[in-house]
Amino acid sequence: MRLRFAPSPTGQLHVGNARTALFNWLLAHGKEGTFILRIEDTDAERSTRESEAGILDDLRWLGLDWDEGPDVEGPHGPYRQSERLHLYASYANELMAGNHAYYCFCSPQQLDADRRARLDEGLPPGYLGTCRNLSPEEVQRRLDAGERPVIRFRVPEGVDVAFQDLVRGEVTFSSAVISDPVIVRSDGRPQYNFAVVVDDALMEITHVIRGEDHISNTPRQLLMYQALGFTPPHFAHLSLVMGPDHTPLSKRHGATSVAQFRERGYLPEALVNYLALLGWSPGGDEELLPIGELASRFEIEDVGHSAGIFDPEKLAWMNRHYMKAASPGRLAAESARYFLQAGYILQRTPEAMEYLASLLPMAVGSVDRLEEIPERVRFVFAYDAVAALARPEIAAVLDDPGARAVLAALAEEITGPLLDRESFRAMANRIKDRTGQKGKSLFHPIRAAMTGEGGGPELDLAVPAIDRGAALAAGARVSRIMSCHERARSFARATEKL
RNA sequence: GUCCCCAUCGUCCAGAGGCCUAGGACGUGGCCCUUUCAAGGCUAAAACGCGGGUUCGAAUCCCGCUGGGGACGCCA
Repeated sequence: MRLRFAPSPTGQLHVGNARTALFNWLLAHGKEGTFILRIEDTDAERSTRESEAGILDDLRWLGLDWDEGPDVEGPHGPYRQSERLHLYASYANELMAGNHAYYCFCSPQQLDADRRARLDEGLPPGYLGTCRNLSPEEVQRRLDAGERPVIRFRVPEGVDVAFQDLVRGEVTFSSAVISDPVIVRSDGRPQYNFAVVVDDALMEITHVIRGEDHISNTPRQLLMYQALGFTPPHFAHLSLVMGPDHTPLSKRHGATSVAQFRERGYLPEALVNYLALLGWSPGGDEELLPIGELASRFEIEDVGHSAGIFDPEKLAWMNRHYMKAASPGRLAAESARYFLQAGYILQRTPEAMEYLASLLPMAVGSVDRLEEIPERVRFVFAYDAVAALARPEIAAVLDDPGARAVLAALAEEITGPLLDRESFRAMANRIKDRTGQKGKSLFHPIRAAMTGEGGGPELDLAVPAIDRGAALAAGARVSRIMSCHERARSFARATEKL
């Protein structure tokens, strides 16, 4: 079994395409097949090496590695269409020689006018067949006159083209509705429908899994397989990924490219797991499965027929799950960039990374994305008693009759660093005994003084984290962290001024 | 307009003629836990688009309608 993913490098990898790549990968890996990456860069105007590099990078990040492709090569290379031009030329000649193709001299303007006219008449806007039966003499004359024709494939008349789609069953088209496609452009570059056929045949692809938008290309490709004497592969057409308004997922729905999800702090296994479940079910009740498990359960025939709506909420849920499952060290490495951006750490020193790793477990259960982690532990790095008290919800803490007593006791009780939860709890208990405050009345003022916020992670985790940070030496390259001792005094002072 | 594809809770799936009083997950509501916000646990509401057949029996098969999507490029 040989499968391929064939993106055109004209932009970032879209999640819909990533899903197509994933389904190909899952089938290849579940069946001990070969997964091939081919770059479809015949559109010279829009294709760039930057996009290609980006797409390869995104696929690797997702964990969708390939056995043959432009960077690894293999027995059926090259794997970039722009490097296979001689092959297309040779097969185009073969088609011309067999009268399966012909020169078409119609100008783009003419074609466009024809199309409009047909549409206005309520007719299908396909190619009219103007140049289908030009005499050899006229062809030669126009060639000699310097005209640059395209080559069109001659679609046989009056036949039905049918194929067994692996996900949809039998699909039939009448050749009457298929107009002669361009296979070679006037500048000699091959056109998509032709290049895929040549490549899939030469690369011995056995299963073509692609988007539903290609379903109507399939009959003309099948006809070309026939004319070229190739055995066609099996086809499977995946329904498209839509936005909440049932239109194809696009920028106005928010993030759509793998790079953007990566940027925003989604973990690759979350995106992979989510995408796999969009249009397919591994069976049973579990949905959170590693990619290898997804592969071993994957059957292309089980893929759903209808379009799926991309649900960011469910993705977020999966991402939370995988963030909680990730090791603190990995989390620190993955989210360091956001801490750098926020200015909370100045450099990725081993001490800074270790400190981040110690900080993350308390934050990770309550955010959707890595990007949101710094905000969740902001209180550690950016503490300002005066600014905090300027906020109504913090000032309101003082309304509680016992609050000032708690704050006074707090300032006296913190005499040194509180480096573990036991010392914090012991201190909280001493304040409780001294002031008679408990529960909310006890902890709210403490939280306000220690973090400057009205909510956040549990205090017996947060407080030691603050003092561990405050103890970090300057060489650790973490922005200066005010200790709990300093905070208590600073907050008490700011309170007196109110 | 023509051709093709599709149709189960708001969303993603399960369901391959009786196991369906239609199951799970996300989301939503409620309750519990709790020093807060989350998280977590429990729980509730929530769907077979419509109309005809076939059959003893249809979410499941057939036809039509409606609705949605795709294609109709010297883009891929």
